[in-house]
Amino acid sequence: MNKRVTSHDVAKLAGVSRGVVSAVLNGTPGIRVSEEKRRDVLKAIEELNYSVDAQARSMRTGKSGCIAAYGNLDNPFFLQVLQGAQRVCTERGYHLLLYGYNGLESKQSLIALFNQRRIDGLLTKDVTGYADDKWAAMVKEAGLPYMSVEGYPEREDVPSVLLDYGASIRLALDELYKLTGLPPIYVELYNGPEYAPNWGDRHRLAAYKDWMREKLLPETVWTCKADGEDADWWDERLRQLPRPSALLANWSRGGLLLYRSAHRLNLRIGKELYVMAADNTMGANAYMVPALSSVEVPYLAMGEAGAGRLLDMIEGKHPQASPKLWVPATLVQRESTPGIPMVGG
Amino acid sequence: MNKRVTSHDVAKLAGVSRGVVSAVLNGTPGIRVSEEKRRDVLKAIEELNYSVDAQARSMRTGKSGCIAAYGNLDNPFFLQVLQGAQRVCTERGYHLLLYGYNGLESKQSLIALFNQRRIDGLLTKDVTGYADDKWAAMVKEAGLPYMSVEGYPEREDVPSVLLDYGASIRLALDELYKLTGLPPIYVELYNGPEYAPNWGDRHRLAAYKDWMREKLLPETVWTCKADGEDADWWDERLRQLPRPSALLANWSRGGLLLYRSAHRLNLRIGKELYVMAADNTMGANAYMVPALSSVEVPYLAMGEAGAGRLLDMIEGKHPQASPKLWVPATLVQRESTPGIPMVGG
DNA sequence: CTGTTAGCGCTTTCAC
DNA sequence: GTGAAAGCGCTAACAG
Repeated sequence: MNKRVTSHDVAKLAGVSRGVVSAVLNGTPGIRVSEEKRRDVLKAIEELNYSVDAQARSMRTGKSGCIAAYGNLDNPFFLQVLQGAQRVCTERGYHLLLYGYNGLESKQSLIALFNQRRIDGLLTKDVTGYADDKWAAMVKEAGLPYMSVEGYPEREDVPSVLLDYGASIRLALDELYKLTGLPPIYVELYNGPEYAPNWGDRHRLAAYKDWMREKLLPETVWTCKADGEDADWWDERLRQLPRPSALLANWSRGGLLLYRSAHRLNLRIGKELYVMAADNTMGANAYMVPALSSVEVPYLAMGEAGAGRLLDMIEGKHPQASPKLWVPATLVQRESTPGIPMVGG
Repeated sequence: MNKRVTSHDVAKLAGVSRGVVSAVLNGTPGIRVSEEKRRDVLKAIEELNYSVDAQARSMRTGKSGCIAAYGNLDNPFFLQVLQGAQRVCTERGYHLLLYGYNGLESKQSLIALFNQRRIDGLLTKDVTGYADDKWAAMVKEAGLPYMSVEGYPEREDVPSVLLDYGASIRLALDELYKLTGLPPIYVELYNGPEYAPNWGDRHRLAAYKDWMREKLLPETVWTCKADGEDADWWDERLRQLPRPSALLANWSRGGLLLYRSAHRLNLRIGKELYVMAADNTMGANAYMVPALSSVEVPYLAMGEAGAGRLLDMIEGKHPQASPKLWVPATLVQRESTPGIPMVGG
């Protein structure tokens, strides 16, 4: 049985007391240790191949050095949020615990994690516009440092990082109009049996209407269920469209349905029909033929920003003026809209 | 300042000693506690809203209750592995720490994590056929329980869960041939400037050749660089093809290049050209128009299996006969191959 | 400025 | 069967 190497062993070998070892390791402020001893300590650590016991340290300090990320593991974009969060954690010496929808009351158990001192804070990736007042209250009561990505747009007291949907639609329309000179048709998909747009989609639609009014262009909105493709409905609409026409879909899935209809009608996207999507939820825009232009949510940046702010909260750093952080979408021009030759790659 | 509720407080309130509290919480074997006291303890825990301190427990037991998952956070399929691993961890009371390629020697630091007692084991998602003897040696020396997903196919001493590539190709060919009656052409993409197929692709190609020989069909293999699309090359080949023809691409990207060429030539996939892919690396097969049939790697199942085995190792459970676990691919029939009406959804 | 020491909260062994 | 007590390895407060 090999006993673990402890700071005690290091101290003995280096001929100092354990406090000094700790001080060297943590750079404890307000405790000076001579250059010579510091070297001795470092040498002893090297020699014994010593590692601090993270559990023991955490127990002593009451900080786990971990945050939890929670989100829908079926959603590929969650991975980008994770990537951003992970990067920030590594930079700042934290560790990222991963949790996902697993059934039941798993969100509850995240608060338990905090009570168990397993995490110092929590980052959740929520669906756009998500808000759960009961949950927010529980978090607050537990005193759990918390940050949401894409949730709680309307609760000024809950910290979150959000996409500016209005701005993203304006960005898309500006570009589409500049490229085609055509009045864009807005294709609005929705989930579920009833038309019940979420927060993001309400803002998108409003932005479309405002923009069109501003430009004195005629609004055209097609509203359609996302699931259960009604091929005839789409084909009929596309058939009646002047050629060329420009369309902006609130979701990339709308782009897909347009592609399918165009495929049936033998209409050529990017030539007779210009299409742009206001998101890239499927993650497939680049792989569609022709590739689908879109404004995309910068999930990675949101993950970074979210984790960064969360760690600031945990460390009690300079509290932000507002707990809300708004980030802009990114326009990605592909083949489904008339191309302007790129300059310089 | 609110002091933390400890097992001491619980013991006091329940009128028992701390050992009993611990025994109730952990169901310690070989320590019986009367039903009455057990209830008292549970009541006290409830009343005081007590949670065990995970750090303190870990420190005492020397087990962190965490495993680390490491992989390429740019790869959407890693998320499926994570999902599988996460599910198993939750089931078995473990926690999953996430790490990713972050630059530098980050893999080294995973071993440090173990030395710091932050993790009890490690699961890595490697690229197909990956093997790094130096790393394997370091892991072994550290005594770190380790499991790779898709790595070390040829090292019998390194535990990993692997896809049977040969079987996946045979599955695809069987289906394609059954549907079309045509001798499938094999389209083999490769990365990098030189043709240097990896372990998986060598097995795939060999399986194709064997299968064709077995069926006494003429082999046709198109070999092509994955990056830098040579449109003329593709168009020329497709032009000369009899209609209809059947093609199997080793990567879904090959499917994409076929689609693009077909698009240029106005050839209809699923009618004049039947295409199947032997993977779904881009994650876009279902979104292509028409949707691309493929055999897919069951990453979620691999994550589950990998994590499960890893936890078994950690807990010293029934050591497996072989550290290798082979899983079969899944055939997903879509529109790019002639459809057989599905029965019962 | 350096070294000693008292716990952090838990589990488990050991007497009773 | 129950209760006391000995640490796990670390850090921070406090003497020297």
